[in-house]
Amino acid sequence: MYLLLAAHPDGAALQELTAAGEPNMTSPQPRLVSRGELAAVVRQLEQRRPRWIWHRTQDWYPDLLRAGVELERCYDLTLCGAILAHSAFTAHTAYAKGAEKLTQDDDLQQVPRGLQPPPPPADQGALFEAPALHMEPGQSMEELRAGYAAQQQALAHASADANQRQRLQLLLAAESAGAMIAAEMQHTGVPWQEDLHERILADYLGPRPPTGHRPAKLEALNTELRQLLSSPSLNPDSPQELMRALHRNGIEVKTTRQWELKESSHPAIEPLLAYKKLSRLHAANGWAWLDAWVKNGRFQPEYVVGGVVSGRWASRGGGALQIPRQIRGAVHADPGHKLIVADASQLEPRVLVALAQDSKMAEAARDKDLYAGIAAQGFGGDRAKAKVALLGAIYGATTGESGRLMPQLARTYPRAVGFVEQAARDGEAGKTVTSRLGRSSPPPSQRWLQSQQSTTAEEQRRAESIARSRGRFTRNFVVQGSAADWAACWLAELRRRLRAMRSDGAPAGELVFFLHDEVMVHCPDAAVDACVSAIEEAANVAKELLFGRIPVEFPVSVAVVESYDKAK
DNA sequence: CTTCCCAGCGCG
DNA sequence: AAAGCGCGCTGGGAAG
Repeated sequence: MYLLLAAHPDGAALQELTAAGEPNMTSPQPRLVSRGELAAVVRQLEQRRPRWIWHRTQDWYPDLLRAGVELERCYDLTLCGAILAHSAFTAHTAYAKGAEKLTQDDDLQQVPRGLQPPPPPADQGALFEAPALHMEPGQSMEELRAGYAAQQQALAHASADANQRQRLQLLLAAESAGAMIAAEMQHTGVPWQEDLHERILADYLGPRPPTGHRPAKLEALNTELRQLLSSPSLNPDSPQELMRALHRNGIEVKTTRQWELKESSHPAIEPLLAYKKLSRLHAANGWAWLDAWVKNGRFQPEYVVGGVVSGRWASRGGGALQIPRQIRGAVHADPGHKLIVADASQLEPRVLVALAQDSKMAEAARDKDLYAGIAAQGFGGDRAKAKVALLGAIYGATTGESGRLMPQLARTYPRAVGFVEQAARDGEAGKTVTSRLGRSSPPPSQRWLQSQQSTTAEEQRRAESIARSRGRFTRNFVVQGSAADWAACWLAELRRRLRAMRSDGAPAGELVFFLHDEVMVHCPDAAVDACVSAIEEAANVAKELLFGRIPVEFPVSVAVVESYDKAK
C-alpha cells in the first residue's frame, strides 16, 4: 500500500496510490486531514503498513515523532529524485533528461529537486481548488503524484541489467530509510552528561570563565608565549600576528599548522602547540557549545541525508560528525543502559576488494586485519607501509611515501589498483563514475569544461592539473560512495531488526548516532546481546545486498561501554 | 555595521 | 610522516 501525503492549506491531503503511482481506483478520492488530527490519522493508517510517500521526510516526520508516531517505511521524493536524476543507470530515461534540462534552464549548480511534472488535469474535484494546488510550487498532491509516477517509470526503465535495476531500487529504499533514521536519531539525541563534560573542560582549561574571556590555562599559556616570543600584545588566535611573531624570533615557517611547527625546536613551540590544542577545545566544544547544543542530557544534531555527493551524510549545527576524542567521555549511557559502539573495520579497502573482485586482495581481506594481510603478501610484513600504500591508491596520492609505494601495490594487486585507476581516468576525461548501488558522481563543473578550451602552454598545464584533481575525486568517489551504499544498507537493516525486537515486546536499543562507518546504539542492559547480534548480522546482510555471496569479510568491531571514550 | 572567505583543525 | 578523498565550525580579517 502506498500513501501519498501532501501539504494543503487546511493541513494535509492523503491519497492512496498504486505501486506505479496511479490513483488507486478503489479509493481514488484524496482525503483531507487537518493539522490537528494528522498524527492520529497517520497512526491509524500505519497499521496497514503503507509506504508513505512525501516530498521531504524532514517536512513531516519530525512533527509526527514529537506526537509519538513512528513509521515503518517511506519514499522521500526529493532524495530519490536527486539520485535518479544523475544515476548512470537511468541516464537514458526521460526523467534524467528532464532533470538535466531543468538544471541548464535554471543554471543551477545544485542537484535538481526532481522533475517538474505536467500541470494537473482540470477535473481534480472540489477538494482541490486551483489556488490550493499552487501554494507551494511542485508540492501539490497532483504534482507529487506525477513526480512519484515519473520516478517509478525511470526506475522501471533503468539499465537493461536487472541486477542494476534492483540495486538502484535498493539504494532508493535505503536512502529513504536513512532519512527516517536521521529524523529519529535527531529526535532521540545522543545521551550526553553535562556534568561530565564540564569536568573534562575544567581539567583541561580551568574553571569556567565569563563569556568572551580566556579560561585560566589558556591565559597562562598566552602569557608564557608573549614572553618567549617577546611579543607583549600577541593574540595567538590570529595566524597573521602569530606568523610575524614567529618570524621575528627566527622561526621560519610558511604556515602555522601544527605539523610544520613541530619541525622547530624553539622553546615557544611546545606551549604554542598546547595553546592551539586547548584553544580549539574551548572554541569548538567548550562551555558555549554545551549551552547551545545539549539540553536535558541529550545532544540533538540535525543530520543532512544526501548532504555529500558520495552519499555520506552531512550534519548541521553542533559539529555532530566531529565530536573530538577529548570530550567523548561526556557521551554516557543512562543508568541501567549501555552504549554499543560498532564500526566497520577498514571499510573502504574492503569495499575496493569487492568492487574490483581482486581475489588476491580478497585473501588478505579474509583476516580481521586487512592491512596485516596486505603487508604479508607484498610489503615484507610492514603493516604501516601496506596501509599507507592502500589508502594512497584510494585517495590518489602521487608524491611522498604513499606515491612511491604505488608501483609495488599495482604489481601485487593489478585488479584493485586498475579499478581505481580506471575511475581516475574516467574523471580526467570528464565522464561520471557510479557507486555499486547506482549513485553517480556529478558531471564536470563549468570550470572543468572551460579549462578544456585552453590554448596556451600555461593554460594547458592548468587544465591538466584541474583534470587530475577531478580524477582524484572520481577515483575516491567509487570507493567512498560504495562504502556509503554499504553503510546505508547496514543502518536500514539494523533499524529493521531493532524495530522487530521492540514489536516483539523484547527490550530493545535505539540508534542514537551514525558516523560514516560507525553506529551507536543506546540500550537497556538486558538488550545488549541481542543488539550486538543485530549489528553483526546487519553488516553481513548489507554485504550480500551489495555484492552477493563473495569471499570477502566485512567485520565490525563492537564495544559495549558506559561511555564513548571507552570504545576503541 | 554585515557578509564572505581563509586558515586551521576536528572527524571519517 | 604530513601527501592524496569527503565534510563542519571557529575566529580573524578583508570587502562591501
